[in-house]
Amino acid sequence: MSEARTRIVATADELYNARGIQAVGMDELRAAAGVSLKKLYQEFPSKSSIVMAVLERRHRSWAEGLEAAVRQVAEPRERLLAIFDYLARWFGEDSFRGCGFINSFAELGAVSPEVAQYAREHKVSFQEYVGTLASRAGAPAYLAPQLSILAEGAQTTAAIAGTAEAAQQARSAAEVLIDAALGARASRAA
Amino acid sequence: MSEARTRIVATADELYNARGIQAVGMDELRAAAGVSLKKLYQEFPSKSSIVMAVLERRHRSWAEGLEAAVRQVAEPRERLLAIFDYLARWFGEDSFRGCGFINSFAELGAVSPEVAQYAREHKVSFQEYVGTLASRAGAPAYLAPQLSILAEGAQTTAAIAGTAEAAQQARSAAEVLIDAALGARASRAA
DNA sequence: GAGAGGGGAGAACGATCGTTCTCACAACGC
DNA sequence: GCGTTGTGAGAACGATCGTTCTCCCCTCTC
Repeated sequence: MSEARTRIVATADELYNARGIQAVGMDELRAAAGVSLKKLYQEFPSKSSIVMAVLERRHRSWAEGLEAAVRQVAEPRERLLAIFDYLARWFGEDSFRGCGFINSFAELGAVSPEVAQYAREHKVSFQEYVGTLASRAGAPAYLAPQLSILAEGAQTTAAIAGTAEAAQQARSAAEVLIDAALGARASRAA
Repeated sequence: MSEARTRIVATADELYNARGIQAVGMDELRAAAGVSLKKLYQEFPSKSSIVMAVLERRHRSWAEGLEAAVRQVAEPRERLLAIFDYLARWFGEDSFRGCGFINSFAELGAVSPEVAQYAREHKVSFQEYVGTLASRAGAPAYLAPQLSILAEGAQTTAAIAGTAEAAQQARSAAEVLIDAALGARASRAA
């Protein structure tokens, strides 16, 4: 990938996140990325292809950051909770304006099947990741969707409220759900 | 409120929900509502005033539907769970495309302070309502934000996944959280 | 019946958007 | 040195949007 290409996608990511996809025109992106309009259309055939590239970048960045945060702790139960510590750090960033996939789905999902599909795939991949962490912790299958829903809710709550406290609230709820699920498994085994 | 005015807002609500606010132009709204463009601008000074009227309508409709669902059961604990039964019915509707406030916030929140503010107020009012239900059930204060986050997460998960199952998953998580919170209160009192 | 007023249909306007085209200039091979 | 190629700057194009204006007809009043 050319250096111009990565700079375009990184700049588009920032601008789209800060102000919304439809609110940022190609000329503004061109100026912010420091590239000519010709170069822009030489790297990408259309705006929607830039949007898809931004979504892929967001997915990679989210997955890498999450997995790095999870790997920092060893205990399977703590690994599930590390998801919410990761959220807390994210919510605290100045640039945080909600989950980029929820936002792009809300903005374009009804009009762009590609965007809707990619948002769906991203969320499925997150749920599957939570599922593997949960099963390694010995939890029953129903725990993963519960924790995923908590994480989703924390993201939208933090975005709209403009505060980061939803991460801690979701984390303490997750503790209760995890211990209940592990306890149910343990008492059933006994 | 004139009959034309209510029809305009109701039509705008449907169209904005189905395809997004920015994707629906004034002329399409005019045609769907069966009014003249002159009438439209005689009832509302601008598109953004229609958007605000739609948000108010959504807020009323949501609050009335939720309170009606809650009143159908008597037990305080069951009333908290009735929130998620209400969500389940909502998610099952063909027209469901996610929470209109989350969507409008994602689409316009960064560019329209009014929309951002109204979305915030709507979510605060929901959390307060959950708070009164929770306190009547004798639950500690931390339960309400936890249940609110679950409800938010169920809405976005159901919207993006396109299925209604998130409501049941959130409901069973809510049961665990409620019983844990009530049990903590009870055991502390004992 | 004549005139006035109001509302409907839709043209028009100015702005903005995504995309393409023009043109001038700089770097390179021969 | 000269033509070729490719790039940057930005004008231009066509579409669409929110909003306003024009024109015409219908309906009242006297």
